[in-house]
Amino acid sequence: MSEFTATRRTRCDAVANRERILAATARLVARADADVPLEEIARHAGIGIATLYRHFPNRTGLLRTVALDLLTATACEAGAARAVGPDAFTALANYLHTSIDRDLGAAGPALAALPPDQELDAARAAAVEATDALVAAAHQAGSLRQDVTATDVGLLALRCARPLPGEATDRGPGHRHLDLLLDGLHTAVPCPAP
Amino acid sequence: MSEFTATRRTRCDAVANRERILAATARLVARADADVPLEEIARHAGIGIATLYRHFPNRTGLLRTVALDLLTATACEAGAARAVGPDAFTALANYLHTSIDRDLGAAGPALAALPPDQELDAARAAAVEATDALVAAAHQAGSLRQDVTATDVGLLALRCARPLPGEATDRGPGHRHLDLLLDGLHTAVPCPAP
Amino acid sequence: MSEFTATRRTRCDAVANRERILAATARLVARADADVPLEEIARHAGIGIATLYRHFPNRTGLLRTVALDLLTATACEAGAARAVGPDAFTALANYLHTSIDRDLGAAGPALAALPPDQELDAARAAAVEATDALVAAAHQAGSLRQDVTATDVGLLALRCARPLPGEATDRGPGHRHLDLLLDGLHTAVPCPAP
Amino acid sequence: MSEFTATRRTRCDAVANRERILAATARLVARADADVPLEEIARHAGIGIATLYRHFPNRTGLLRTVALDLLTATACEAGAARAVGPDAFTALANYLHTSIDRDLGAAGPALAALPPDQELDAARAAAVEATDALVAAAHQAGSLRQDVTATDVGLLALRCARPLPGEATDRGPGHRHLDLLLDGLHTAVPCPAP
DNA sequence: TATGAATGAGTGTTCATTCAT
DNA sequence: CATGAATGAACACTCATTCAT
Repeated sequence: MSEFTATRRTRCDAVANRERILAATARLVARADADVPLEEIARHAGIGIATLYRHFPNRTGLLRTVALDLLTATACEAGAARAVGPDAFTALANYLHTSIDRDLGAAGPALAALPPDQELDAARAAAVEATDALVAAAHQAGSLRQDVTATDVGLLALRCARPLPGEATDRGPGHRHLDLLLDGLHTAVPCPAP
Repeated sequence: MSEFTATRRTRCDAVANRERILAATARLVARADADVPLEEIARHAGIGIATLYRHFPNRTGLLRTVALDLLTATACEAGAARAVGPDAFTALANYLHTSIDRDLGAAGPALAALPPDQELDAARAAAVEATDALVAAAHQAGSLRQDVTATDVGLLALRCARPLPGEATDRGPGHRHLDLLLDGLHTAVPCPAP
Repeated sequence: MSEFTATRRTRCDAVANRERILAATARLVARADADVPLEEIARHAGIGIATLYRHFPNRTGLLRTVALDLLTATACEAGAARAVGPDAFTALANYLHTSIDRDLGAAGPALAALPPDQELDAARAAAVEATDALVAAAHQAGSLRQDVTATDVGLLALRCARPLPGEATDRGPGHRHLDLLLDGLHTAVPCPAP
Repeated sequence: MSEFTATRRTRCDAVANRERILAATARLVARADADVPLEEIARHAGIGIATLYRHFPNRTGLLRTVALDLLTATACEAGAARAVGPDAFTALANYLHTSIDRDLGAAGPALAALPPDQELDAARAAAVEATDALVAAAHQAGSLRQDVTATDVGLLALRCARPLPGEATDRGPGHRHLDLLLDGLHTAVPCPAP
């Protein structure tokens, strides 16, 4: 059995380390410490600083990968929400709540400064497109205020997702705030014309 | 007498310098560059770094003063809004829009890390209290959803006030987002019967 | 007297420090340690590393200044040699010996990697031009082999100026080697045609 | 028997790897990049870094071996030149030109820092001795200036062999400079009487 | 009092070297 | 025997803070 462990060791550990680095980065960067020292990330991942550098060329490269992962996951979840949700508005709401749990919004400040990049732009576009589709569906169903654009929705959700200053706990009132917001954006049963 | 003049002159300059430092700090910190070098602040204020240190003991002390000023101004404006606004909800709305224009929200990330402090807490409490009063009035007037607390309102406004990541322009869609939000929080005028 | 010293202190020290940094850099870089740590330069100059950075923006900036100083001094000395030397060949020889004492050649390897730059190019051109003039004069006087170009002379002198590997002492056999070389380049009293 | 074959096979590969490492090192170090990363050397040799370390204990050990090889080859060539050359001076000249083509000189800066060592000293001595013999022969033949020592000759040749700063091309004016130099050291044929 | 200069501690990044497969 | 991964120590550069004028 020790052989098994041993055999898998290095190669597997490398992959595991990569994941640990990405997870630690997402976690720390989401704490709004946009400028976490890389050594702290390494420490949280339980590895040495040079190991971090073996996996990622530099700070930008690391953050870029985190951003790509988050964006991809987000786009994916948007599609899933659309497929599941009983109705268009619920699907949109569920997706937005999910995206709060992803720390994409939280990491935003740190990731927004990344130098533009074709792959990154594509991922961003895909995420935006997925959101757009959800919003469009809700618009068509008449359950979302017509004067609210997909951009508004995205940014408002982002505002809810970002941790408030001083908010150390992982789960703040973001979900509640998003609910309050969605209540306002939801079209009440339309007033019958007089 | 020339001594007097000189002395006063100096005093005046010192006060002016202090104001210039505070203004420069608020301006630069609000650019979401939470970590502006103090030397850059001094340069923007048109003074030397040592002069800055003559006025403020260290970076924290400077930021603390900025925070105090902003909080005080905010509380003040809350009172003014209450006195002016035609009705409770409008007063609340006006005040929140004003607080977006103050850069308190923008500066939040930089100021949130300040170590807690009696005076600072008091100022925060005063600002909160002023907001509470506005919210309570709106609640009493029945024009604000009853399930929304003053804390919710404050935080939601803060979310709208914070500059979005990558938002270089000083005035983003914050006001629009606040309006959307307030629309939702406003108690709907009941549907007139057909 | 202490007042005198005190009064001059800071400002003067800054200038003195700058000179000390340049001197230390020239000295260390000439030891063929093209990649001396800046901290070692600072230590040799008797200052802290940050002080070095106050005077020069980065390693390149520092080396560039050293290069400019050396090139300028060199060009200057070429002119002086021309004015003094009893005859053209002696002037050339004297100048080349002087340029060995300047550590320009020694520092060459470190300075050659500097990114091109108008001012630097100009200084280089001036130094080259001064050498060219000395060579041309020697050619005209018929005391320098006609098939030897100014470029040859410059590079040969450079070869003599560079410290030999392992040569720790400041004064190696450079001057002797230059003499041997010049002996060969010197036109003997022309053989009368048979 | 298959075992035998395998063993030999492996041995052969190991030897080949060793040669490849040495060749890559000589090549890269001669580019005057005295501080090539060992991983780059390994990459150029087409092997992993750990394999390099299996063959050589550390950077110094590797460079030392390269130096030994070069010195040995040099000594060897000196002997050959002596046997071939039509006359003593020509033999010396040919040998020196050959030694420029060896990259010993080029690699000099990197190899000079090697800690002294009995074997290395011996190799150096052997190379020097071979040169001495050539010089002595030329002296005896009266074709080399008597006041020029073997040491002078060796160092002068070294100066010609070293790549000039900024000289990217492999073959600079080294040979030409050596020729100019030798011209000067060659005992002039006495002027025929008119 | 206002200033520029000096400083040390901290961060991003690289590289020689060792370990486990 | 060969490999990729891990590591710590080094270096370039920045910044908050103090000193001396």
